[in-house]
Amino acid sequence: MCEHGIIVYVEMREINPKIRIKDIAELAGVSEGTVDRVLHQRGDVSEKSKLAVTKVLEEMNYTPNLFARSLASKKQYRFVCLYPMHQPGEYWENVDKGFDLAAIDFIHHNVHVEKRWFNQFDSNSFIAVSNEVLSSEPDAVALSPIFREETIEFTNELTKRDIPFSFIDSQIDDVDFLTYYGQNSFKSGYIAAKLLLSELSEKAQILVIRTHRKGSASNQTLARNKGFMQYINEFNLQEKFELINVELNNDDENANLQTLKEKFNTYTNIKGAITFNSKVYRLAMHLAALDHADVRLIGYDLLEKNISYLKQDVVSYLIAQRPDKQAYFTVRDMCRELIFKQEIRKINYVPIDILIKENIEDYMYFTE
Amino acid sequence: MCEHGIIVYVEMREINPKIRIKDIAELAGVSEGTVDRVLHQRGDVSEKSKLAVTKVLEEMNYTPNLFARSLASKKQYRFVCLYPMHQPGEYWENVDKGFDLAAIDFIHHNVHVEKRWFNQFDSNSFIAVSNEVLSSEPDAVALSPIFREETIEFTNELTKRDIPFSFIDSQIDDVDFLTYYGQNSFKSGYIAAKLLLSELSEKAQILVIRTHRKGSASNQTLARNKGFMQYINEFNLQEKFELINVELNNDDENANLQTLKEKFNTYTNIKGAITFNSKVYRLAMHLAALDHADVRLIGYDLLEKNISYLKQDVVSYLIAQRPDKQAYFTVRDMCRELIFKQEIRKINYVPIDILIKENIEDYMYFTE
DNA sequence: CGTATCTTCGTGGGCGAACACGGAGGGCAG
DNA sequence: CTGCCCTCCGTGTTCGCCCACGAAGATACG
Repeated sequence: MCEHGIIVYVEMREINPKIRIKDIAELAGVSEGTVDRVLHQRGDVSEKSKLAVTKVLEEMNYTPNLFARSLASKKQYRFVCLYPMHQPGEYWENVDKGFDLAAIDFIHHNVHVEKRWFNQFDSNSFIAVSNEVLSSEPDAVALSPIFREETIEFTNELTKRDIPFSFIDSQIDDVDFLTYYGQNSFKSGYIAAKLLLSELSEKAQILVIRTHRKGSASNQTLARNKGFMQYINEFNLQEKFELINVELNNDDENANLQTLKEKFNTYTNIKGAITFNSKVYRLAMHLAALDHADVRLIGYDLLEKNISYLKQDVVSYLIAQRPDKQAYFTVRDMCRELIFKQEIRKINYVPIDILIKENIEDYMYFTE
Repeated sequence: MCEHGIIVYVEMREINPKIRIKDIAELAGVSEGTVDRVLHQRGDVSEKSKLAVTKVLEEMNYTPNLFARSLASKKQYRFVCLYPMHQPGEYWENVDKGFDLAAIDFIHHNVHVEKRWFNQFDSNSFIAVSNEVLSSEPDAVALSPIFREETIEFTNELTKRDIPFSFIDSQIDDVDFLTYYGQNSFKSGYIAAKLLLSELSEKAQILVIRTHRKGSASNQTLARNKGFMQYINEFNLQEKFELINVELNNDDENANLQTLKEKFNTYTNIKGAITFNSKVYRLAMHLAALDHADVRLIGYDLLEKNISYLKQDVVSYLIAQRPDKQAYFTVRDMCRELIFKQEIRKINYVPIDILIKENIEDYMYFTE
């Protein structure tokens, strides 16, 4: 009977990894409880039993049934997600969606995803919310490090309390985070330059839009800018393309329109324009109003308005970075680390997706 | 006690959808068994009870714990996947990976994924394998319809036996399939034309490579070709670009090299080249050998060799279609349909991904 | 040699759902 | 009134795993 059991399981090994704790116990000549103690390193096991179990575990290539595990376990997990509050249609809304989806997907593993927002233009708001998060004692934290110093202070506190945390969208190198999901901004700036400039065969002027965040400019846009410049330097295009810096602001669109109008009066050979933040739609809007739709436009992120201008051929390229996946995978990896005890990768650069009028539709469709 | 229960669950509704059958039963004033009968439409329930249960189900927004369900269910599922046998490094290897991953992910839902291969150059091989599949009585079949007529015969037989089937990679419209995952080939041909031609500012000759499959040319490549031509016609580029058709074959690389050499002797202004199948590496190889690396090259699919030439800047663009996801999602949707009883979408066009030297790395990295 | 203490380990109940089994109650014929 | 069938529905077992409880064996000490 016992021999028969062994034969069956050895046969099944390649085909079917459905080995149960019960089987392991039987093969090792111990009880299920002992196997469980070994599996969870809960002690109270003799060296001899432990060895026997470990050996069989190895041989049988045991993988636990994670569903049964979560079903039986009464441990609850709270993952807090900390990122900027936002309006509908903004970049962070896609992050929202990713967290929401993860919340549904992992709820039966006893995971509760809690979203917390702060004002990205006010570091005090971040400090306040992060303190609340701290005192609520979460099991893990996902956050977007908008404010460098304040984030470091927060994550140091988390480290002190043994609460793992993950970065999303951009990272801070000096602290010990669990995962990072985000785009390689430098590269994406380089690619933007390539896409925008390689099709301009003659000398031209290029508008480079900058928007000031109150306080500091974001890491993201700075790095993109650097990547952009790298391309120009690498191919010695300083002569061919004259870069015109334009400062826009977040509130006053009339002023922005005026600013752009002046630029077009001053410079008469403007053939391209780029924004390094997600608001290329604003530029598109003004250029359409000023009757300069022939200017090649490139920008970032799949906001609804951006997509609309892409479809209308006002924007030539959008560079996307799957923010929903970033959020989703961040939560998934927390599960893998804390619940499933699986290997995870620390640094995760998401693809730099190149979207044009012709492929945007299937792209959006596929990701629902 | 009962009231207390109600209050708790109503409170939890927004936050926590962890409503159990037991709760539903209690609220509806019936037993768990009755709820179960209603849920599975297994009959033997009075109109009154059924109504009560349905009402509570609705109100509580009940979603079953799919893990607990699979754990308890002893029903086993066999999904057979039918597609071309292949060498390492070929397109179909990525499909393999997707099926393998799905096999692991869904094994604890009692799903067994079985891969079957046929010779894509021999329709008899397909007929033989498909007959074997039929007699093995699978619960669902995923297949790539390489041979149109033979596939229709097969799927008709499947329909007769109430076995659902899904298409992958390309589809056949006239039969009633469960899902289709694949690229919109016409569009991807159109995009290829745009990418290849829009950067060529002067008159040029373009090599259009064709490879004959024994028997018929594939749907895929034909549609891509059509899309390509559509772009040229739409922008009246017939004058600007002279298309040179080149016929290559699958076996004799020396002959192919010779053929290309002759073309370059005959035509002296060749500036671009495209293949509509996945073997652009072959073209890249020959062009490198003939010292024509300046020719802009575009091709399809992320074979290792293709990627290598992309990284070396011999190939300018690769257009990709996530074959692994196609396979994975096909199996996932079978689970959703047959096991989870969830809504699925029939036609699923996968994104037309545009890869260049600069974004290929993060793309590959992200999908492991 | 009996008893107390510690280490090691087996057993049983429960997680949420599926499903088989059989019991309760009503209707109807004998 | 008894016996039988039919409709409706509650109960109990099972899936693989977790974990609390407490039993058995080993060791120490009076």
